[in-house]
Amino acid sequence: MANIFEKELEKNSVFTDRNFISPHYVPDKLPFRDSQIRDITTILSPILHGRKADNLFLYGKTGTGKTSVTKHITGQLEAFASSKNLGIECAYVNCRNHNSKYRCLIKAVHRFFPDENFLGYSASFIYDKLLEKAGAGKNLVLILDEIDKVKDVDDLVYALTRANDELGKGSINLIGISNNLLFKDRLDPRTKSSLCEKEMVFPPYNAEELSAILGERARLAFRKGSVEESAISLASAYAAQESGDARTAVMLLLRAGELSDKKSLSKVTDREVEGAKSKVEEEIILNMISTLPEQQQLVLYSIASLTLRKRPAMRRITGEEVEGVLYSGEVYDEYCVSAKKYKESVVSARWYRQYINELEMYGLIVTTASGKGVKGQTRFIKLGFDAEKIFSLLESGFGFSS
DNA sequence: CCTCCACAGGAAGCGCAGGAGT
DNA sequence: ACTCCTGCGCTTCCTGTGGAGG
Repeated sequence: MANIFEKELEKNSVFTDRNFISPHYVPDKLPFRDSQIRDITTILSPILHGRKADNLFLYGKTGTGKTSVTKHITGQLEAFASSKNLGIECAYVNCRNHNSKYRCLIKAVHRFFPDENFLGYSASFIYDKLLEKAGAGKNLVLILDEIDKVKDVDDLVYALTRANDELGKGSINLIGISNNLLFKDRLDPRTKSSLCEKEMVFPPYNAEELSAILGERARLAFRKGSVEESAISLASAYAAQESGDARTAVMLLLRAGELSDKKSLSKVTDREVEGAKSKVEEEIILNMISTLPEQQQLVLYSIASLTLRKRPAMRRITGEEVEGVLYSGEVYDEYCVSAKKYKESVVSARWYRQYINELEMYGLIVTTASGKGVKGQTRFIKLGFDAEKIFSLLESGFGFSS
C-alpha cells in the first residue's frame, strides 16, 4: 500500500511501488524454495505439539533466500500458533548488529518482554528472564542471522541449548544462519553437534530462476508494460553469472528503473540494465571494501595499481588484451612499498598470505595455482572486478593516492 | 636424479585489549 | 580496583610442494 505522497512522486515514473523491489522486501511467495520451506516446516513441526524441535543450521551464499525463507516460515508459524493459542514465539536477531552473546540475548529477551528495558542488567539476569519465559510453557524459536559474526558463539549456543535441560516444559529452538561456509569448521565440536542437528544448504539461483523471481517483482513494483521482457532476462543473466544472488538481480532492476526515470523514459530496456550494471557492481565492491581492515584495503590497492601498471607492458608483449595476472611475490613487494608510503606498519609475508586468502573468500580476487612454465610454486592473483573501478574507489574513498 | 626456487600453509608463541571474577 | 583469563592480530619458525635447471 503506497503512501499518497509516494503515489504523487511516482506519477511520471516507471515504478508504481518501489517497496516491492527494495532489497529489504520479504515476498509472500518464495519461488524455487519449496523444498527448503517444506523441510524446515517439518523440522519445526514438533513444537506445534509442544516438544522441542531439532536445532537448525542454514547456510548458503548471500541472496539465496535464507533470511527470507526463515522469516516467511516463522511469520506463518506465529500467525498459526496465535490463532490456535499455542504458546509459540519467535525472535529474529541479526548478529551483525548484535555481535556478542550478551547483545544477542538482550535483543531476544526484549522481543519476548517488549515492555521492559533490560539495558544494564547482568548477563545472568537476562538469561534467567529467557528461561522464565520458556519455563512458563512457551516454545521459543530464536533465529540467529549471520551467526558467524558473534564473537563468543560457542558460549551463546552452549548456554541456549543447555537451557533446554533445565526446563521442565517449554523449549528454546535455534535456527542459525550463515553465509560463511568455513564457519562451521571453527566451531567447538560440541557446539557444532548441538547447533547443526539439522543442516540445510541454499544453492544459488540460476538464470531462469532469477528471471522468474524478477518478473514477479517487476509485476508488483513497476507500471504495467514498462519493463521489457528482455531487460529482465538480461538482468537475471548478469546476476546469475556474477553470483546467483537474488539481491543483485533486484538491485539491477531497481537501478535500471531509476535510470529510466532520470532519462524520462517510459520503459526499462536492455540499455538501462546495461547502465545499471556498472553502478550496481560499484555498490557491491564499495560495500565489500568499506568493511575491510585497512591493511587488506592496502593489499587490494596494491593489486589494483600493479594490474593497471603492468597492463600496457603485457599488451605490448602479447599484442592483445590479456588478463591481469600477478605473482603472489610481486604483489607482496608492491604492498610493502605502498604500506611504507601510507602507514609505517608492514605485515609479514605469512600474514599477507592470510589476507590474500580472505580477499579470495570475499570474491574480490581470484587465485590459481601456478602450473607449468613457472619456476617454483606460487599463486597467480587476479582481481575479481574491474581494476580501474577498485583502484579509483580505494583512491577516492580511502585516502590512498599515487 | 638431485637441488634450488618461490612460495603455501600449519604450529607455536607473543603482546595487547577488554571482559569476568573477586 | 585488582588480578586473571581469553581471543585476536600478528610474527617466527618450520615443513611441504611442484616445477626449473643442472
